[in-house]
Amino acid sequence: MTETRERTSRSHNEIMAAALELLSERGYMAVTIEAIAARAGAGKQTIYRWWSSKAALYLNLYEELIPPRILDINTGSLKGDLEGLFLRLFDLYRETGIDAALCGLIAEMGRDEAHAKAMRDKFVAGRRTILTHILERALHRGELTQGSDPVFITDMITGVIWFRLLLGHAPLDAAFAHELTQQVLGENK
Amino acid sequence: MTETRERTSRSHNEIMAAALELLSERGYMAVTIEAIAARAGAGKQTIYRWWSSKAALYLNLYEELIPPRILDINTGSLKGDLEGLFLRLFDLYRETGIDAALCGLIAEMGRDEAHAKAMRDKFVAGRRTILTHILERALHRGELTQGSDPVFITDMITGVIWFRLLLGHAPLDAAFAHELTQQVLGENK
Amino acid sequence: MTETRERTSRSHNEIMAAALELLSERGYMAVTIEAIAARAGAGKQTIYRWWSSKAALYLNLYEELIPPRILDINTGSLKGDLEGLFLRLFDLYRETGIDAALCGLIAEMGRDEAHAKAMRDKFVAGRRTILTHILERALHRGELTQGSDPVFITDMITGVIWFRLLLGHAPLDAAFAHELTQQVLGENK
Amino acid sequence: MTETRERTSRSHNEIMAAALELLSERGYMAVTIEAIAARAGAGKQTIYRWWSSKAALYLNLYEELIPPRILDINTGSLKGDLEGLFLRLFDLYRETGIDAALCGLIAEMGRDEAHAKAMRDKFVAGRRTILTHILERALHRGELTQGSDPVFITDMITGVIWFRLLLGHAPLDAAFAHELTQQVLGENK
DNA sequence: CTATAACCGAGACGGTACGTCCGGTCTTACG
DNA sequence: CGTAAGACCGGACGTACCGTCTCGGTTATAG
Repeated sequence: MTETRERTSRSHNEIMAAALELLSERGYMAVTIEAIAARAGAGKQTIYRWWSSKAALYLNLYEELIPPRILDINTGSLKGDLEGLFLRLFDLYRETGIDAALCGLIAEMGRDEAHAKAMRDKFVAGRRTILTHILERALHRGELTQGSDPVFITDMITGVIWFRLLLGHAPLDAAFAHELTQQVLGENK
Repeated sequence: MTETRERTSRSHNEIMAAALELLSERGYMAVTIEAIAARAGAGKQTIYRWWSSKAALYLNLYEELIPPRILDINTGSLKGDLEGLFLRLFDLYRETGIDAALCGLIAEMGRDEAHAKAMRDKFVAGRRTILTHILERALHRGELTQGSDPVFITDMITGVIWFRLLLGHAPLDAAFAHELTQQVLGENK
Repeated sequence: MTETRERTSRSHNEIMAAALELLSERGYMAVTIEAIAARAGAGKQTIYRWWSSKAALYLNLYEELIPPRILDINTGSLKGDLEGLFLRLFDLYRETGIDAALCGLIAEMGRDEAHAKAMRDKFVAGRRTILTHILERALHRGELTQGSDPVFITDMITGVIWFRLLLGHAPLDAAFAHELTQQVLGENK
Repeated sequence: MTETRERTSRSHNEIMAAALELLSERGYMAVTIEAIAARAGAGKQTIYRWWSSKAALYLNLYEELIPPRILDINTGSLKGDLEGLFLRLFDLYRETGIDAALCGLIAEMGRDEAHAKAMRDKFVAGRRTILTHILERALHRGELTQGSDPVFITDMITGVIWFRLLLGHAPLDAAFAHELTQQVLGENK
């Protein structure tokens, strides 16, 4: 639904900016389409014209702020790839504050099947993930023991990152990036 | 706030039953306090009297349906403990349908700090988790390599389970219970 | 419904006192049974035991504060009777503040037929009114022209007094008592 | 607050119609904003947007149904003016049923000072009343004795009409219109 | 001098309505 | 002609009271 619009239009940018501001001020659940429109100086209709729901808007915002490309990494070693990826990812979350949207986007999955599909496509679709790529490369290089399942390991890594992201009981910092990397490597030592 | 009420009261039970029914019918986000009250034949005030929010109600429901005790397990081996725990847990989710509430409860954390604290207490509080217990016992028995961090492994296991629960891209079944157990054991083979 | 209760009971008095206080603080419409009970330190049930509604309670309060007897007057002349009655009545309204209840009691008539009947009995029942009595005595003495209708005149007098009471656009004072008396006398000069 | 709305809007008319219907069905006190909205097929907000309260809505309805102009009368004689005015007024009350709102509007005065002012403006404002006009014309023509106070007589006439309207103990009919006219004339015979 | 009832305060309960907020749609007027 | 502004219907919010209904805890006789 976003293909034909002018990505560079003034109102589009202001809506996205307002959405991001309000996200950090109030949290996903408390953000309102009306509030975004008011903050952006836009009509509600303009928002509904481009996004079917708050969920769609924030998923779009996520894609703009953290596009897959931005996380491409290839240092030549599994350790370097993983630790580099984690650090870059944690930095992006911290810088953009978009992580606050994630739990909301997840919660919406139970309400809106189209959104659920979009989320699954975004976060797990097949083995196209950056992370799975890294692990497959490592498998080919022999850095992972034969028989390791890159998809399963991807799930575990993403799972534990989300777990901290969602519960917020421990920080996503360099120490964690290191510990997590060691854990993955340790399995195949 | 619930200490003085009669837990055995008719309305309490009917409210919980209605909440569970509506959860499976509509999903957390679409459930309404008003609908719970109507279904339970209760006044809204009666709900607000005992629970401060929909989130509090469903966290309470979670505790009633899946109390920590129900998951106590001690088979003598790490493999037996883990696989048994996973199977029991997945069964409980399937039987009760309470898993549908989880993503909603997580989403609410961004809106309500008191709720966020309750969630953290419930799901990560220190090392008192059943899972951490199991891993610590295994560590003492020498089933885990010295230096393993039971808390970190607990996070990883819980993370990947939640990841599947929330995204719903793969089932929580016996095969997964087995694969997950193997992964934990494999690290320390 | 009040026949068997102890009129002198502590709670009865405190309820009446609370009702009167709240009347002057908030006005009839804004007074609630709950507030009266709370102010009186009484249970709601105790109020409902004795009075069927807020309207019944305040009509009862009116009767206690302004019983017909208190207005008995007989000076021997129409002018004396009327002016004396008006002054006494206006004083009672001012002292007790019960006039604030009157418009509410009237408004309730449209909702509750039993109350409407009670009000009609109280304020117009036949020709038993003090005012009608005074006028009939004057008629017998020849102070009113033959053919005057004491009941009609009673309606007019009561009407204009209520009109000021309800609209509050002009005071119920000695000047008005005098002017009103003159008007009645003037008709029959 | 109503200056800028489109008076001709569909919802405005349907709200007024619903309010009038419900008034005659239930009486002022028992009418609910919610019921008006439902009956009119309008959102509650639409009602609150244009009227600050039930009282404001019904006062507005009163003005629409019984605008001062509709009662303009000038027959050349006091007797003709008064009797004509009374008959026309009583007919309007009967036809529209708006009289049922009056006691409610009065009761609300004790709760809402802004409404009280609006009521006073509407019903007593100075000497601009139709009735006062009629009486002043009669005074100029010499149909009322010099020294009569048109404002005071206006109060008395309005008072006795309201008294019957509110208490409902006697009808507002042609006989009453005649009797009342005679009473006013009789004073100055 | 108990015991046994009437009465009371307190307040939970099923409800109805409040006045507000927001969702998503539709209309108007400006630039 | 697209857009901001915002009215509109509808549904849920969380609150206030309604009138009914248990609860214990006094009194206040009656046995």
